[in-house]
Amino acid sequence: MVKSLMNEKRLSVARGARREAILGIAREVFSAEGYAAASMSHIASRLGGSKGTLYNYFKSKEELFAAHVQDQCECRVAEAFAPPLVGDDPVDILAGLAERVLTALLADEATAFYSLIVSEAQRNPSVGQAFYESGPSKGIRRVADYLESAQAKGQIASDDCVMAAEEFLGLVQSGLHFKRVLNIIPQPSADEIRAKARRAAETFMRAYAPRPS
Amino acid sequence: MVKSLMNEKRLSVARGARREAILGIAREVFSAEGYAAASMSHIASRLGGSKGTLYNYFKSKEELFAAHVQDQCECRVAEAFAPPLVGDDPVDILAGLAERVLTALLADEATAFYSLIVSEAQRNPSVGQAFYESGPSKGIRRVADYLESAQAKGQIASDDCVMAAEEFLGLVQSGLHFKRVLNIIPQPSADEIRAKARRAAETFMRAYAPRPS
Amino acid sequence: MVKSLMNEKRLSVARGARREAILGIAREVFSAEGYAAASMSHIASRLGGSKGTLYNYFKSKEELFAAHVQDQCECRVAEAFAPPLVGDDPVDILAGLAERVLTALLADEATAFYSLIVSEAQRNPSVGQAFYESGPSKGIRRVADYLESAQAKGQIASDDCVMAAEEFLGLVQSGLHFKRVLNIIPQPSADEIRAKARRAAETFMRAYAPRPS
Amino acid sequence: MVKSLMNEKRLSVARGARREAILGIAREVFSAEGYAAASMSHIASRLGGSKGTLYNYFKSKEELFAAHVQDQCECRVAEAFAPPLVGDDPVDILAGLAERVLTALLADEATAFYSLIVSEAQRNPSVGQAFYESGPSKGIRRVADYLESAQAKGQIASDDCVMAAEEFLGLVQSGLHFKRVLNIIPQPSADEIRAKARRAAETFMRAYAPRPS
DNA sequence: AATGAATGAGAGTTCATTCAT
DNA sequence: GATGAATGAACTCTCATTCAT
Repeated sequence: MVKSLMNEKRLSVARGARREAILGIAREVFSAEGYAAASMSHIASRLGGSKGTLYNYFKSKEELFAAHVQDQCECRVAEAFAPPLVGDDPVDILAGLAERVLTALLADEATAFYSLIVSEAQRNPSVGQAFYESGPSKGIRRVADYLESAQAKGQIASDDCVMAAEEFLGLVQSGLHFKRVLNIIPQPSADEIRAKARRAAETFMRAYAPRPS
Repeated sequence: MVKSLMNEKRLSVARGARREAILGIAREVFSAEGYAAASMSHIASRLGGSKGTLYNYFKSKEELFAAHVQDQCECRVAEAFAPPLVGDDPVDILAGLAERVLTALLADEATAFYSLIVSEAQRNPSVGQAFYESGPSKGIRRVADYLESAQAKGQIASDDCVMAAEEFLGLVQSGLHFKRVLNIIPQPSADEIRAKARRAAETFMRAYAPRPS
Repeated sequence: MVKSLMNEKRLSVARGARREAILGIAREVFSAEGYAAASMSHIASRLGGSKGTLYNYFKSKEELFAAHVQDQCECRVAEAFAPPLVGDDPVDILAGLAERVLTALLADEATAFYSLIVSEAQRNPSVGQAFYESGPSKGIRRVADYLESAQAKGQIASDDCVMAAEEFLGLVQSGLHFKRVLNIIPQPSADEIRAKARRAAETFMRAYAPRPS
Repeated sequence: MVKSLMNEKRLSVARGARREAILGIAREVFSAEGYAAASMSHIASRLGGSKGTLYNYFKSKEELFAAHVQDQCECRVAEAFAPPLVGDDPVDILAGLAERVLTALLADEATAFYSLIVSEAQRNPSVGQAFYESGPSKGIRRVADYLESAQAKGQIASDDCVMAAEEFLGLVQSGLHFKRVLNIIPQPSADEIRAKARRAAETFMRAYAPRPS
């Protein structure tokens, strides 16, 4: 009895590890080649296993892709908005946040993943939905929450903090995300990102600082 | 001689028309299914012709796709930024421009086309380049030109009009383009677009209006 | 009446010239690519005309090929054995003949044509037959005739002059034709050919010179 | 471990057998139709399998053809020259060898294979090279070796044994190989072959027997 | 659970041939 | 007679998926 339990556990652990390995390969392959051009054979051979094994873990290419999307949403997207917003000057706080967002958003893997999502979202809206909710949506909420607290402190003046948050993020990525995703510019350096982040924060605060009456 | 010229012309006209027809089908099919999933057989049958005929006009799928991209870039993207910027109040002018940009940007066909471009740009940077230069790049230039003229009139204050133009467009599409492309929201109504455009123009002008010293 | 006849004649002449032109292109294309790989489109475009025109002259690819084979048999193969056999010493005469045979046999166009024939003869024996009778068969007959005359003069001793002629030609091409046709050696120089021809004649005469009893 | 080894072995045996089967079909189809006209679909259907299976064993038509050529070179061509040369009278020895060469050379499968090689060698010299070295080249070497040993025994007189060997083989096939390959004559009977072989040996020895000085 | 051979539908592409102009 | 657009069958090759071992 005990032994069988341990066996199960061991197997299950091994199974989990194998699954992770497959998802790791899937990430590389889907990112590099896109959904349609990626082949199960290719993934299997990169895995060092057989196609049969692959199909033991994911019963179709579609399912593997879905698992990949979920996996990436969970482990990658969320982190951009995680760090605490500390400090007092709204410009500093927003600039810091913008920097983290840009760093995550403009990384090679992020652009590749984003392209994948955009492409598949046309045929399957739930893909876009899942992605949006796993990260961007939370990010906007978080910025909006901060703006509300800043408004409470009289540091900003905004009628609609959610829209203001979206505007802020629009400023932050302006001119960069677009060009990255079209493969026109390479991943920017940390300095470039920092400069852009600060500029966006300053522009935003000029627009949203309370006016002297 | 005359007859042969007329023949040539007639044939050439017919050929041109057929070519247009093919590009029309190609637009639908590529938009609906993406590059990889679209099949030449499918396009040919929708055309009501044979695959051989298709290949008489475009010698490969790749070439058909390239022609489609160029066609769309020429006839669709450019128009968004074409209309003249008339009026005196910068907010009005910018809001009018934003409205046209958003209308063009958020249309169903535009989103589908954009997704296609983004997806293919990962494997073939020239696709993204061609798209960028056919429209967005000109649009940014146009906004920047206007901002410079406004600055000359003392209506705005900006150190770098190109960056300001990018920020403006970032504000304009903030929260909308992203969600459209992820297939989360439907095409917005004209009223929603107008409201968003005005808000972006106002926010921008709050940030860039000259400060009383 | 007269005019119509002249028209006919003129047309017919023009038609003949066009036909020759087509056969000229066909020769190049079939030689370079083989029957199956040669395409009617390719021939038509090299001709500077349309496929429709091509089909006005030859009603199928097969027929064009047949015409090409016949054309080549008539104009190329026969000449090798044409020149008169003059002189007195059989070695000189045979060496001279061997030289002409080898020159014709080992030329680039001859090897290409031979390969074509061999390949098609498997599916269509009449091709091989036509080729054989247009040239090689006459060549053997001619050598045999000479050998008979030489025998009458007591210069050689042979029970069967046709077989002896075949043996002679076997000696002549030994080691060369085979390697040429397998694309192992390039077209030999005139000197190499002359040496080989003489050696074959000498070997042959050592075998067939009348024995002193 | 043992089981897995056995499995591997079994699978590998089955795989090897299937491969042989495919090569068997390939031989028939390529021989009957030539390289270009043979279709993978046809081969697959004759095999009783699917095209996919075929492509699991040979990753392209070209590769299947190359394997076929190598296979035939190994199993067919080499044997003609293998048997030992025993006896004392050079005429007997050479006649015996000639008989075996002719038997191998004039068989139906050999002619078909030779035509295939000749045809493909025009576009791909390595095909001709591989064929030549797998058989004919060794055959010439073998005859030359014998001639050298005979010369050492004073049985023949030749300045250049390799050329003499080529001449011998030229005599042997004279009039036969050519006509066979052009599909003019059927496979000769064993008696015809024996007679031809003896005649060639006799002619050769008349030319190369040492002369009484 | 793992394997990898087998499958068959379907992809892109080519080509000999036809026919209206 | 010349043209070249149209055709559709056939080609090579790929791939997601299944299944016996």
